[in-house]
Amino acid sequence: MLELKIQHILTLAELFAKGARYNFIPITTSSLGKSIRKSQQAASKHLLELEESGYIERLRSGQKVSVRITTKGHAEISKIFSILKSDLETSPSIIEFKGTIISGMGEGAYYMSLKGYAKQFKTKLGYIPFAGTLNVKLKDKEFIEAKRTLDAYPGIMINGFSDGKRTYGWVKCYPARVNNLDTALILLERTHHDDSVIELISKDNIKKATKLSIGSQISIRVPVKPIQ
Amino acid sequence: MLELKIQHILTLAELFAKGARYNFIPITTSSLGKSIRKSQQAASKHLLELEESGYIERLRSGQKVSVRITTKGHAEISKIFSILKSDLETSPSIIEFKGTIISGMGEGAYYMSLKGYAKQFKTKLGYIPFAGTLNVKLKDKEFIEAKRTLDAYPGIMINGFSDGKRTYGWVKCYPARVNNLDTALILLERTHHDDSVIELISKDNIKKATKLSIGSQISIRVPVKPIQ
DNA sequence: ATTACTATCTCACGAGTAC
DNA sequence: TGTACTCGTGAGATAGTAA
Repeated sequence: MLELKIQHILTLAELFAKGARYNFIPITTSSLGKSIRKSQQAASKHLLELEESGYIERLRSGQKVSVRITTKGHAEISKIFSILKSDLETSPSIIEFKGTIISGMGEGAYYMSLKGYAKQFKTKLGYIPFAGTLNVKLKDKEFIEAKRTLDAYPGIMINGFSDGKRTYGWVKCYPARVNNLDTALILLERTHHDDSVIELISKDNIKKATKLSIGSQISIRVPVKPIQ
Repeated sequence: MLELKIQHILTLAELFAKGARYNFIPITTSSLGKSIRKSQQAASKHLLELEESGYIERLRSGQKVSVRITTKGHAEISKIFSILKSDLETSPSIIEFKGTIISGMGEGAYYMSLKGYAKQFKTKLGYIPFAGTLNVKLKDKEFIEAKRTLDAYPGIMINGFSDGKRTYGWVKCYPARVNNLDTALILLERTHHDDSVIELISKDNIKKATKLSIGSQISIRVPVKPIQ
C-alpha cells in the first residue's frame, strides 16, 4: 500500500486548513512553500507526488491551479492523525516507583504521631495516618530520578513546626496507589534516608492491608497532572 | 529555535505510547526500530538526536537504557499535534459554488408548480417552493467539478412521476445558503442546461429576498457531512 | 508572475561491524 | 544479547532556469 510520506503531512494539513477538502482551492507553489517553510520547488514536488499517489487532485484554468484533497487523501491523514492521537492519549499520567520493602527505623511511627503533624494530616489528607511509615528501597536509579521529577510537582504540603525544644521539617504528600490501597508517598524536608529510599503512609497498616512484608517487591503509582 | 524534525514525530509518539512521559521506560533500539518501521540504526540515531535536542533524557544502568520524554519534548509534539488538529478541525464541511445569475427559461416555474413535485416538496423540504428557479452560471470549471462531487453525496430525493401524458424525472435537493437565505440547490435527472448551470429553489423569491438580479455574482454554500 | 525541469547538495537510512 | 560507529546509497531539499 502506498502510504503517505511523513514529509507530506504538513503539506496536506496545510491544504486542509485552506479548505481544500471539499472545494478546489487556488494556490501557488510559492505561497504553499512559505506555509510549510520549504522552498517553492519543494512545494511543487509535494503537490506532484501527492497527486501521483491520489491524495489530491489538481485543476488548471490557464495560469492558476486549484487543488482539492481526495477521499483517499482525507483517509490517509486521518489515519496518521489518529495514530498520533492514540499514542498521546493512551500515555498514562502516572509516575511509577518500584522497589523493595525494607524495615523502618521505627522513627516514622514517632513522627507521624506528633500532634503538629497529625492535625494537618487530618485536615489536608482527610485522615490521621497509621503510626509508622513503610520504607521502600528503590530498585534502580531511574526511580531515584523519578523521585526528583515528582518533587517538581506540587504535593499536599504539611508544614513544619516547632514544639519549643526543636523544629520539625515540612512533609510533602502525594496520593498514591499500592496494589488497590490508597496511600501517600511522602517527601521529607529532613530525612536520614539516602536518595534511594521513599516512605509511604496510609490510613491503615500498609503491610497488613496489602499482605506484603519486608523483602517484598512493591509498585507505587502516583498520578500527576499532565502539564497544560 | 531547534524544531522537532518531522521524521522524529513517530518515534516520539511511540515513546509516548510506551508511557515514557513520566517514567524512564526501558527500551532497546531494535525494538524501537521495529515499532517505527525503521532499522535499529535509525532508531539509535533518532534517540541520539532527540536527546541532543533536549526532547528526551536517557539513563543507562550497565546494559539497559531507559528513556524519558522531557517537558520540552512534550511541548514540541503537542505543538505539532495541535497544528494538525486545528488544520483538520477548522476545515469547513462546505461545498461552495460561485457564479453569475442568469435569466431562467421560465420552465422552472412551470415544473415547480406541478402537483407531483409540489406535494413531495411540502413533505420532504417543509415548504412549497416559490414558483420559479434561480439559474446560476458557474464561474469556473472547479465549480463544475464541485457539482459532480456534490452529486456523490446523498440529497433529499424528490421522486419522478407520470401524469399519464408524460413522465417527469427525479430532483435531488441540497439545502444551501445564499447570503443569509435558506435555499436548496437542485440537481435534476433531466435538464436542458449544460453542466455549467445550477438551479436553486427557495420558499421565497430568491432574487427579491437577496436583492440580487441577473448578472449579479452569487455564492452558494452547501453543507455536507464529513466522511466518517 | 507562474510551474517544474535539471543539477547539486545534504542528510536520512540501512549494511556492516566494533565494542 | 546490547549501542552506535563508518560508509555507501538514494531520497528530499534547494538553486538555477526554461517555458
